[in-house]
Parts: sequence; C-alpha cells; structure tokens
Amino acid sequence: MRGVVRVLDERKLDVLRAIVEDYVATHEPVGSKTLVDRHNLGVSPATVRNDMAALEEEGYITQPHTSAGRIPTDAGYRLFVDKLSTVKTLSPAEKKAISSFLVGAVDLDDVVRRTVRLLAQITRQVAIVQYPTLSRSSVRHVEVVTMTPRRLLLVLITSTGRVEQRIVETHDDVDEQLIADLRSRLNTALTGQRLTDAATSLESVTETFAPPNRPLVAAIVTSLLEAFTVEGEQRIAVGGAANLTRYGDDFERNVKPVLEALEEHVILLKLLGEATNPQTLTVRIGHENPYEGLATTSVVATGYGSKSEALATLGIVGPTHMDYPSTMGAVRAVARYVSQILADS
Amino acid sequence: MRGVVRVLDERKLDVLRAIVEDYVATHEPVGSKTLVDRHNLGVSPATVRNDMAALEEEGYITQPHTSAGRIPTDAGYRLFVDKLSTVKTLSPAEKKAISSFLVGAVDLDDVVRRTVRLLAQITRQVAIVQYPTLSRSSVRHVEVVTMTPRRLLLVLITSTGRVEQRIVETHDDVDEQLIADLRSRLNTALTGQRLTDAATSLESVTETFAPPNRPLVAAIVTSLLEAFTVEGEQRIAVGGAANLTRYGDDFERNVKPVLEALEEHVILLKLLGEATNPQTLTVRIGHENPYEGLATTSVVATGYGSKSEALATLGIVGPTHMDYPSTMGAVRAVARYVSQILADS
DNA sequence: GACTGGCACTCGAAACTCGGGAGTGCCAGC
DNA sequence: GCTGGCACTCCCGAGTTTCGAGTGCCAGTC
Repeated sequence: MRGVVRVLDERKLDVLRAIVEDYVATHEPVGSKTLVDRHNLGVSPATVRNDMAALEEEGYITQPHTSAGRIPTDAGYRLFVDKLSTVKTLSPAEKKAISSFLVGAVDLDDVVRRTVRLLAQITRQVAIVQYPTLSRSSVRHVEVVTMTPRRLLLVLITSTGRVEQRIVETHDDVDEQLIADLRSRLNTALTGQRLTDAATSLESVTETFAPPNRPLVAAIVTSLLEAFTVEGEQRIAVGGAANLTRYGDDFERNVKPVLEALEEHVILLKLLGEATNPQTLTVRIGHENPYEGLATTSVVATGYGSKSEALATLGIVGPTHMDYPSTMGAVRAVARYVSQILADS
Repeated sequence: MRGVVRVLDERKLDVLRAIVEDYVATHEPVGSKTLVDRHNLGVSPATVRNDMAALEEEGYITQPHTSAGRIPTDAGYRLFVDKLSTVKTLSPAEKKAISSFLVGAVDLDDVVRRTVRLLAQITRQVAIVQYPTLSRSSVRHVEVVTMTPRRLLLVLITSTGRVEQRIVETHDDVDEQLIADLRSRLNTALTGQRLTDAATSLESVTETFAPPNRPLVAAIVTSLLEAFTVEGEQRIAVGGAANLTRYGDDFERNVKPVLEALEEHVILLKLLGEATNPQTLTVRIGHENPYEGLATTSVVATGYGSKSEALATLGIVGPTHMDYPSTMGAVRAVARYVSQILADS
C-alpha cells in the first residue's frame, strides 16, 4: 500500500493526459506503442509501459481485459479535469454564433428553448436548462382573469420574465366587481415582493375582505401560494437527445438509463445540482453522479443569472469519455451569454 | 398482372391477420407451421403456404430472405388496420387510470404535460401532444406589464387557457399612463375576438393614439400580431423517448432518425397532420409518413378539443410492428378524456 | 537508477467452417 | 381445393483457428 501515497512524477501525468486525450478521440483502449507514436513523449514504449503499470496501480487507468490497451477510470478523468487540462475558450467565430443564436428571443420560454438547442448543438451532447428559479425572483404583476363564471385563471409574472398560470375552480359564480377588487389589492400587496416573502403578505390580503367572500379569496390565495413554491422550481428543458446515438454500442446499458433519466425532471434537477455562479463549473464524473443509471455518464453544469447570484443551472450530460476542455468551455460560455441576455443591455 | 386485381378470399385474410398478430407479438418472421399451431386456422400448413405465396404476390407480406418466415409489408399493415382489426376499447380499470391521471391538472401546461406522460405510459410508445391551436381560440385578456423602463412584457391569455408572452424593447422610456391607456383599449378591442380576426381590430387601435405615441404602439401591435400567428402554432410536447429502447437492435438505422425527428417540432407537426375530431384516427404506416427517416415507423394520431371542432392533435410514434388495435384504442381514449377535461365539467 | 530493446505470452476480435433446423416450393394423390 | 411428402435453401449459432496488438519481464546500456 506504500505506492498509493507515492507522488506521481511529471511524465506519468503526461502519460495520463495523453491516454485521456487519445481515448476521448478514438474511443478505443490505447496501448503504449500507439501512445508514443501519436504524442511525442520522447521516451520508448517500454518506459511508457512502466508508467502505465504505475498509473494502473494508483487506480487512474484500467485494462478492459488482459493484453488490451488502457482506458481511464473515473478517477483518471477526475485528475485530468482537475489538474491536467485547461478549459478551452471558444473561438471568436463560435462566440459570435452563440450571441447571434440567442438574440431575437421573444420571451423567457424562447430564451430557454434557444439555449437548450444551442448548447446541444455546440457540445454535441444532451443539454439541460433549468428555468430561472422562482424563489430568487420577485412579483412583477398578478392577473386574475375570469374564464367561465366558475373558473378563474391566475397569471403570475415574475421579475425574471417567467409567467406562471393556475386555474382555480369555484363553487359559486364569481362577481366581476369582487375580482377587480381582488386583483388590485393583490397587486398592491405583492408587486415588488420576493416570492419567498410573499406568503405573509398574502395572508393579510385575505383579511381585508368581508367574511362572505373569504372562501373564494382563500382558494385563490392557496393557488397563488402553490405557484410561488414547489411546482415552479421543477421546470426544465431538455434537448439534443439525438446525440445519444454517438454513445457507441451497448445501447441497452448506456443509452436507455439516460433516456429514462431525461424523462424524470426530478432526477435532472439532482444532476444539475446547486446553482453556482457562471465562473464555477461543476463536473461530475461517472459514479460521482447521484443516479446509478448514469455511471458511464458525466455531467458538466454551471449556474447562470446575474454575477452576484445564480438564478438557475444549465449543463450537459454525456459519456464519461467526452472532450472535457471543449465541453466545459462551451457550457461556461453559453451560461455567460444567457446571463447577459437575461440581465439585458 | 391479372393477380393484382384478384379478390382475396376470406381465409387468406385470416392468414394475413394471423401473420400480423403473430409478428407483432414475437417480432420474428412467422412460418406456416407456427402459424397453424398458434392460431386454429383449420387447415394444413401446406394450404397456408399457398395462401402466403398469394399474399406475397399481392405485396402484403414479404420474406426477409429465402427460406425464412414472412413478415407484413406496409401494405399488409395497412390492410390489417383498415379491414382486419377493430379498435380495442380500454378496460374500465384503464379508463379509470386515465381520468385519475388527468384530474388535478393546475393549468394548460400541466394538462399537456400529464397527457404526454400518460399517453407514453399506456401505449409504451413515444407520445406527442400539440398545444391547442391559437387560430381557433379567442382572446380572453391582454396584459401589458412594464419590466424595466424600456422593456415591456405582453401577456396574451386565450379562451383555451393558453398563455403567450412577448417581450418588447422600446427606444424611449415608456409612460405608465400611456401603458394603462393602451392596456384598456387593447382589451376593449380584442377581448372575445377570434385570434384570426384580431388583426384588423388591432390596426384600428393604433389609429386611436396620438401620432407621437404611434411608434411605441406600433411596436407592441406588431409583437402581438406575431403572438397571434406563426410561433404559437408550433408548440409541442414530447415524451416517452425511453420507449425507443424497445425497438430492438439496428439502433443506428431505426432509433437515431426518430430521435432526430423528435427534436424538430416542425417535422412532428407534419407527422401529426391535420387535426381531426376525436372520432377519427389517422394512421400512417411506414413509408406513408412524410419523413423518410421514419420509414420503419408508424404514427397514430387524432384530434382533441370540442366535439364540433378539433383544437389540436395528439398521437404516438412507434415501430410499424406495433399493436395497432390497442394503440389506436389508447390514443382515442386519451384524446376523448383530454377533450373532456378541457371542455370542463 | 532510469531507460531501452527484445522476447515470450495472453487473449479478444475476426474469419472460417459446418451441422441443424425452420422454412419453402412443388407435386402427386385424395 | 386441400394435404402429406420430399428435396432444397440458407440463416443461425457453436466451435475452431488464426492474427496481432498489447503486455510484463529481463538483461543490457548510458
């Protein structure tokens, strides 16, 4: 067990880096000879073999079977991401493509849709974008519309441009005058409030109404409260599932669980994790993921929103053998551009 | 060529039906012996072989290779769907499951989301649901909200409960009083109007404003017009992509084009086709589809909405060798329940 | 001590062979 | 018109062989 604490020297790290890069490019186990041929390591295959034996001992690479080349382990990728690579910055052309893709969005939905598409396209992975969190935004406007005499539609517009709707069924026909009254009182009480604080303000609104009207008002208030909290957090957009075809074979084991996970937005939220600011990239590799179906999968995510606090998270899901430097660069760049668009000019 | 017009007798049709049912169940070419064993056709394998030869001559079945069993062609499925099968009605338990799945939806988005999920679950195929078409609905309410001094949010609420949003950027700071004025005039002019007719009403609204304000009003009107038309039609929800794993192998050829098509909502809209009333089921089999990537795929779709006119279309996409009677039954049933939910009780 | 060339060994992938069996078409007979 | 019989076809899977990339180890060199 002495070997475990041994410090890996510079060249061994070079070898690991070469292995990761090669494997990512070819998706085939890489042997000592090929490695020396393709990267100019300045040493002989035999030497590389020794280094590889050491790296395997440390758990950074592994052999699919005896007498095959090596492939990186999760730990190998982790070391690569943390120490051996630098996030690639995009070319000016790519940057331009991003911004031209995002301008012209007509509303928040459109921004999110375009972002998903863009992210999927440039990373060639599955893209996931969370809608701006409600809890950090404030009330811009509340609208109450009568659909039928016994059916109301509540519309909540937040400072982030997100629009939430709720249908409320009532037992008795509602009075238009009362609705108008309610609408104005709600807006007076709520406009500008943070959603998290709005709950208390809502209660006091109820009390300003005459007792006979209380049940109706209470129903509406309850519905609004719902809109303020749980449900809203969960909205997510997914795109680029067709990129899963590039996973290679072993469809059943690799692709199926991913497709299943993509249907479960709760799982996706866990995958994306806590929102961070756009400077910080979260990378989860293989088994580090909180969902076992994605053991052959990595997630690259980051927050977006204003500089001071992140509104929500976006990222991609792809095979562990992805091109981390490029992918991370793309995710970060997209997050920054979206933040800009949302902050407006 | 005489054979082409020959009328297939009763037993040959029985044989075709048996072949389709067997192939759908096993996904393996079916031979004369197996067929006689499994279905009690009352004749010998040799006789069935003669019938099969005739059916192949007519183009309803084919052999993957010499000395293998037969599989149905697109034409075979077509005949099966048109003449040889009856749409399966759901069991009471299933019906109950459907309605309990759909009640409790909080808004239109929620209805659509739940419908997609439900449809995918009971058909075990990929489900597609189009949002209620805007053109057939009318304006319930228009809201204009100031986000920042130079940024307005338009919210359009339709009679079908659909909520459209549009962001409008202005060159100058806008006057709150003007906005309030605009809001009320817009609502007076538009509320109750069909979206298709709203365009003309909008123009007249512009003219009621003083010339200095016209540019701003025009910008808003333009944006509203957009919301009334194109973009809105295209909304679609997709779910159940994980069911694609059951397509069997030949992933590259079968699954990839489907995944790609699912990303292209324009293609999906074409696939779903014209909205019909919930009584009429549209089935497109294999090459009948307007998209060549889906040559091994069938689409079962129908309209939903009120009895008199369909609001939009929903349906499923699956391999041509699907269980048509059950699938068609499920699609029809879901469409009816959704129609009910939307029409309300 | 670190690196290298050489060498025997391992073992999966691909090519090949081959028999079994499901399925067919045809034909003569009932 | 249906049936049993029969010769024929040809895919599939199991078993076998070959091939070669890759390895670990060792003795030799700088």
